[in-house]
Amino acid sequence: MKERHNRLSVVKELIKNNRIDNQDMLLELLSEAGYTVTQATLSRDLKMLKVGKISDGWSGYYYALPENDLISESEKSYIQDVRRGVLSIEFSQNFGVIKTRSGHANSVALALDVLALPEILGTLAGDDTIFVILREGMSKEDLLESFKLRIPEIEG
Amino acid sequence: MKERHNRLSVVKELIKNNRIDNQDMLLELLSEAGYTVTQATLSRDLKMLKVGKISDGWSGYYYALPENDLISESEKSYIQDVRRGVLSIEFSQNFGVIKTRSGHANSVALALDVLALPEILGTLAGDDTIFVILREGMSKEDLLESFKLRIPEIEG
DNA sequence: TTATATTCTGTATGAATATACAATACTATA
DNA sequence: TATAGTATTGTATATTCATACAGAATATAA
Repeated sequence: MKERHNRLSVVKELIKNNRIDNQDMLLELLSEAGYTVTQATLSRDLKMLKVGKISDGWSGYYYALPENDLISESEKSYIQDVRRGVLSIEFSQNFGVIKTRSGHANSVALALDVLALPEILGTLAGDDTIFVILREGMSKEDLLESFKLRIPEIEG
Repeated sequence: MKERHNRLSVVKELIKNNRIDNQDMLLELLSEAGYTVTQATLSRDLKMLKVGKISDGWSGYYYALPENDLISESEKSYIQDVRRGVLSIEFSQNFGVIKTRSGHANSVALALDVLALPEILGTLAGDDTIFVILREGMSKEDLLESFKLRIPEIEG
């Protein structure tokens, strides 16, 4: 049953893109999006998504995703750089080699530095190749996992 | 009547220093601190303080102060730079001139850049003077207002 | 001071959100 | 397939939070 999973991402999008004051409002939007559920289910969804309710600094409260899910705009553009540039990632021991489109190595490496992934000790960029040195104790899997989290829609 | 004022700061401290799940819990702590009020009053206090309720990332929710009240440490130090450096601010059309203590122009300008006030298009710093260029559509008043918000205890 | 306005609060209640429970749907395994 | 276990959901209800209203306290103006 993928129903809930799909619904969760729709809820997430709705919260990200709308000012939503309460669950009834969200229920309507969700219904328009083709998911008709009860308030109880929605309440559970929100808890699952760790959605919070915060002040608008003026007179009311609205739902907001947890910080982890709120990627800053500048961060987004770096993520775009990575998305646009990366062709492949391969590993050898605690080294990784990222192949990029020609001329993109620098922007990708800069982006990786800015994103400050905990697995990466440092990067060295040429024209279409980046050397990545993993931190002690970090594995290829750790880094790829981190990638999946921070840079949706990229796979090693 | 200073009662409410005092109570508000106590509430703030309690929220900052404890994990508080609901208003009843907070009522108790507040009572221990010598302020006995009803849930209704507390609810109003919380709204006034713009307190939010956010996920602990695990199984529950707790109260949290708004981000404005939780200025990051690094940001604080930039704010200190501004506080320490600025002597005066004057405007002419969409330009502002900030006079600083000698040698402080650079650190203040850097701080302003980091703080990323939406009214400022760019800055240019000498030794004791900073040119500030306002963004199209932004006024002197907008910037000063923004200052008051982000940098408490500074006036133009 | 007196009159008037404003702020603050509690009571009572309404609105919003969470959950116990039971039913159903799905998954995994033999 | 049959069975057992897990996940998802709605109903009904409990819990939590917000607010209309009225009265008391405080401030403001004359």
